[in-house]
Amino acid sequence: MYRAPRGTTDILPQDQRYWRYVERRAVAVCQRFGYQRIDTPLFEAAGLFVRSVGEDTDIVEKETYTFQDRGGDELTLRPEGTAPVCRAYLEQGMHNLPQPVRLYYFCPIFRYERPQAGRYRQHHQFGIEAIGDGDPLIDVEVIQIGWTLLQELELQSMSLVVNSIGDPECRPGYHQRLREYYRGHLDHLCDDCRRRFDRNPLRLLDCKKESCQPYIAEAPRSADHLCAPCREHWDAVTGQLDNLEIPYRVDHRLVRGLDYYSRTVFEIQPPEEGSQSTILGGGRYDGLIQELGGRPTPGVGFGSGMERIIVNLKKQQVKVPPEMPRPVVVVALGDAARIFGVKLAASLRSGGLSILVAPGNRSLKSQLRYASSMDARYALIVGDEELQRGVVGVRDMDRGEQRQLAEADLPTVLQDS
RNA sequence: GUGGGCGUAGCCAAGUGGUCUAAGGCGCCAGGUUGUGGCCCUGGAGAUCGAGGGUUCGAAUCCCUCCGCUCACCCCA
Repeated sequence: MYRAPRGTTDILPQDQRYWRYVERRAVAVCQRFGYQRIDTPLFEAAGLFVRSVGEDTDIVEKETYTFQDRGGDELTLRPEGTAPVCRAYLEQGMHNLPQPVRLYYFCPIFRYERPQAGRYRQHHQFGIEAIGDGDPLIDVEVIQIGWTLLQELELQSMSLVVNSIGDPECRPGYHQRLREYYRGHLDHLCDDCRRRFDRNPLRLLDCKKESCQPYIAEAPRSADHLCAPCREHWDAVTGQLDNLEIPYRVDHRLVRGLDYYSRTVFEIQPPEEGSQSTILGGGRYDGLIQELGGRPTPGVGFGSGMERIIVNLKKQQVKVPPEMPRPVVVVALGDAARIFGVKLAASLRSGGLSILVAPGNRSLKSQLRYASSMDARYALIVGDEELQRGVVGVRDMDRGEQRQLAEADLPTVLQDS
């Protein structure tokens, strides 16, 4: 027996309502902010992600699905959403559009990881990117969209965490400071942290080990060591968040795993502590477009995990409308009635109704059971008797009432239920 | 890559060496008289007990290996 590959899953009919719900609300929010949809290919040249996400990141180092196609090209299944959009921005000459270019997307994302709760090898992200404007107002706009979306999905008790990790001007100095601080404590750190010390000192702040927490608390904070322009940018971002009354917490431990981030980084987390808690995360990436060969072009965006949003919708028991209207089921007794019933179904469908024809060769009882199990609003009963009299039995499945109607009256009666 | 937990029908699940040619529940199908659902009752279909090997007179039950699922670490949405 074949199974879905590890870390992938089928999205079954009973779950579709959640997906459509999130999509609908997300699109609505995007449109109000003037963001337009973009779709990029499922795979890209492998080099795109190496350059953008960073050679030394876990994502690129050990999580990509990279393969050679029959022509010998190295391709990678998209492991994140931002780089492809930036590639499209460059390739399609979007710098000629009014800036910033505001885009959103829904797409599957592929990372070869060990699956666990809220983590998959194929997951789906909703994300937005605003490219071409470095104004802190745009950072705030992006954060506001993320925040608004979760509010409008009716998720409760979300917390927004923000930080600034500086830019190429001030980050090296901060790294330096961080290393100097940690150098004296190396003996007391966990093994992971000793590795981080060399490879990626920012990550030291992200350690979850109890024994490392005291050192993190005392560590120098990036937001306190920004260069003047970054400082000004950061102050404007927090000032605007205050102005918009978006509640946030500054957390100097917030660093993100992709190399391209600069200045503003942020995450939104649900109330319960959990390892896979972040459901939306992003930040500014002012160096990325240039890294990909374009003119220096600022950008900011976020990605959010559909699966993680949906887990929280379920956990919080958010009322999500059903995907399908309740159907009408045609119950036909005998061959002649069946022929009539199939035509009746077709004509009612062209009027926009959802019609099922009950499985044939079953008793009336059985067909009505079927109608019940389909959660039918009405059953339309056709037998020899009805055929002769030119009527259809209309059974209201909720009230258990039944009457005989002419075919011509059906659309109006069935419609206003 | 590392560590913990778990694998009995589509789902939940009893059973921990011998009446298991495997209980029960949900779901599915049929029937409960002649054309009427949801509740109830009866019957039916559906399981190489994750796979392979071993121990034993005898294994779903014990041992080994593998596979899979799951949770956590790492990292991330």
